[in-house]
Amino acid sequence: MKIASWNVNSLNVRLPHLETWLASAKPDVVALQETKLEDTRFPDTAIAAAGYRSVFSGQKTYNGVAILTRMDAPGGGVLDDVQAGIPGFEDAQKRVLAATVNGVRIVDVYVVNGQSVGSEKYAYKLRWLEALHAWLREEMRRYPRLVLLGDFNIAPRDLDVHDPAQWNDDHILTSRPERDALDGLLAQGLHDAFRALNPAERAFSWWDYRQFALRRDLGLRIDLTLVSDMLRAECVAAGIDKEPRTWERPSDHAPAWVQLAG
DNA sequence: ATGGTGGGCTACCCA
Repeated sequence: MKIASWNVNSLNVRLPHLETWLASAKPDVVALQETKLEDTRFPDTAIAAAGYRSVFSGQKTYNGVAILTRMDAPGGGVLDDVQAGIPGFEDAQKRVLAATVNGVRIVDVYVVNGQSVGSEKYAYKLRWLEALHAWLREEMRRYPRLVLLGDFNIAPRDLDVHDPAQWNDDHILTSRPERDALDGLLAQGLHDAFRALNPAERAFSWWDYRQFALRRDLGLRIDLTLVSDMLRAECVAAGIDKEPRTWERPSDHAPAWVQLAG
């Protein structure tokens, strides 16, 4: 079972890239972020033509998440117990979507960016991460086979940033409170699949559109796939497909994936 | 220290 995550930065613009990538990578499950589409405008017909079912929770202009499953995957890619948002956490921003696929609980998240340390958006990010943490504790009890994946807007360690001096304790995406929140999730029994399988590999999933960041490889690894204890033993490979980031008019993120045995 | 690019859409935006 191959499970992937991709922040597409507008599915309207990136649909051709998504179709091309689905045809070559053939993931069983894909979690999308920043679809930036109201549900009435979601391209489920085009995605079905590509062989994928879809569930989605979106809004105009900002945010938006979706889960796609391959129809000819084991179990037919049927999506059960679909849940949008964090239960009990009032939030107009569409950042969370969960569904069960072939016995695996998939939790797709578009974590708050936070703008800058100390800003109102930063405070919202930390509050949001607390709510996610509390909900995940329940969700993991209900679904021991669980994958939490998406754009975390947090780079876990120095190995995950191009310049640790710049991306330090006081910088957004790497600040101590953000990394503490991520470590709190990991402490519940989740594992960063990419890092577990590639302990020393410096690889990024996001490069800024500005300053020729891709060409200079000035990136961060902020798109993560966290797997529960039970699934950790089934992870056989994990990687980041840099190629779509090199295509014309790309998303600023590349797809990240993990392969589970069986 | 600033501003660079891109998406969405015309904004005191968000990343």
